[in-house]
Amino acid sequence: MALTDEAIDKIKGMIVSGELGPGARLPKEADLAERLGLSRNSLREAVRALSMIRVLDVRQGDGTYVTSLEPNLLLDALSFVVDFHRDDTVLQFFEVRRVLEPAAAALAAERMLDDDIDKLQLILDDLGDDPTIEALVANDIEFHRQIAVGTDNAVLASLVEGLSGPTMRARIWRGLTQEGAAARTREQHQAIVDAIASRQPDLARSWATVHIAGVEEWLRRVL
Amino acid sequence: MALTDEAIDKIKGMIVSGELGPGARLPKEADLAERLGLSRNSLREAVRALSMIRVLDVRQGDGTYVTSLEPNLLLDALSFVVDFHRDDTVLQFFEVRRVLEPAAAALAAERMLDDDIDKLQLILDDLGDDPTIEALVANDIEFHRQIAVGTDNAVLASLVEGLSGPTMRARIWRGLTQEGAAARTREQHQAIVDAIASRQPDLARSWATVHIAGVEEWLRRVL
DNA sequence: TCCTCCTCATACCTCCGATGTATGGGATGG
DNA sequence: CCATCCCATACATCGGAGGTATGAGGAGGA
Repeated sequence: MALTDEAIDKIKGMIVSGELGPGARLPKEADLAERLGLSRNSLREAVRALSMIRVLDVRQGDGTYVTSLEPNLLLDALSFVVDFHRDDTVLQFFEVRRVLEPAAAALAAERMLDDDIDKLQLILDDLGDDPTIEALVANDIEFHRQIAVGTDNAVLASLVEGLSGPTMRARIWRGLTQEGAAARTREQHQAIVDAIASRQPDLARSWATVHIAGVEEWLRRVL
Repeated sequence: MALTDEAIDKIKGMIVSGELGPGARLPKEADLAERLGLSRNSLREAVRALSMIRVLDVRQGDGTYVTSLEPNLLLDALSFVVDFHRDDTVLQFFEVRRVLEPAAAALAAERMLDDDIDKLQLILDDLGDDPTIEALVANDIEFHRQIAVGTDNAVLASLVEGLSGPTMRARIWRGLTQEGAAARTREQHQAIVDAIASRQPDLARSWATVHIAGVEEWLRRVL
């Protein structure tokens, strides 16, 4: 195993063992490199890799710190990974969304705070009668994110959010708009909100399933 | 943004745009560094970060290549991330598993090949009457992996596999064994196989739910 | 002719030392 | 007491040097 990989494991070990808790500051590059028995360059590669997945936070002129290690931080590296996938695997991602999003909607119907439900409604209302594609995409992301957050499960929220890259969303909404299906999709969003607001998990789950399956079906036809 | 981060984006762009397809070989360090306008050291940090998440595969003495970019490769970096989490967020991961695993079991009941179902049964049979903790853990991992693979959805399989780190599994089985609950857990495994073998998705889903929820409940009590 | 082994060019691995640059805090002056 | 300036600190980036593993091609033998 390469020296750098060993260094990654050692730093990981220091964190997992509790020696370095969330927010803790690492020794400066030179000291840590000496302690781990390698050069600064090699250490930097290890630190860079860990900062890529949001485990470390390096601040020039200040130091290197362990992040809060909250699930949302660690999992949103996922969206970076998703970007690499092309048409052939997109349907697989969608199949997973069809599992997760209904579950999230159902949980939201049980747990979401009333204030947050109001916010959810406001998100839909914010969209005018003839929004641009960009507005639709941004609104769509915000809508699904708000539901995911409402499940009170950061892991689930991050997965739902990370599993569909912005690029793919843009393509989908463009296609839906061209087909004149955007209005129906927005109606489904409203139905999901209504189900959550009336605290009907089963109904929320079903509407979410219908919603995702509809988009998935369109996507399957297009590809 | 740091130079290295720019380099990461540029390499990512070369891959996403199709300039570098799966299996393609990158120019050698020196050439690529010059082309991207940075030093070899900085480029190496970028390459290291991308190889961490299995996008690039560096082979000393040979060269650096783009991986197959298959979902399982890219997502099994997930288990690395999961390892960082401690007790307080483990339950969140489990809640997601309770969503994904039943769905996987149901899909497996529909799609899994007969031969693979036989293999699944063999996995359970391989375990003797008084297995060690290590054997139980290895068997457990293999069992759930086999089901996930049977869904014919690599993304789902990777998520299911990555979402529960080996460390956590070991703790769980140790605890279950101490409570004498290991036998019941193994019976649940058998029930899931039976449901899949008899092609009953609903039954498979229910047994999987019962299985995960049972472990989750035990975990909730312990923590 | 075919196979095996050896040699070598190649490409990544690791390190060093130096300079550039952003940050945070303490000293300074109002 | 506060705003500003200065500087020690720590990361960012660079270029070069020597080390090591790999793969391919040539030499030699069966």
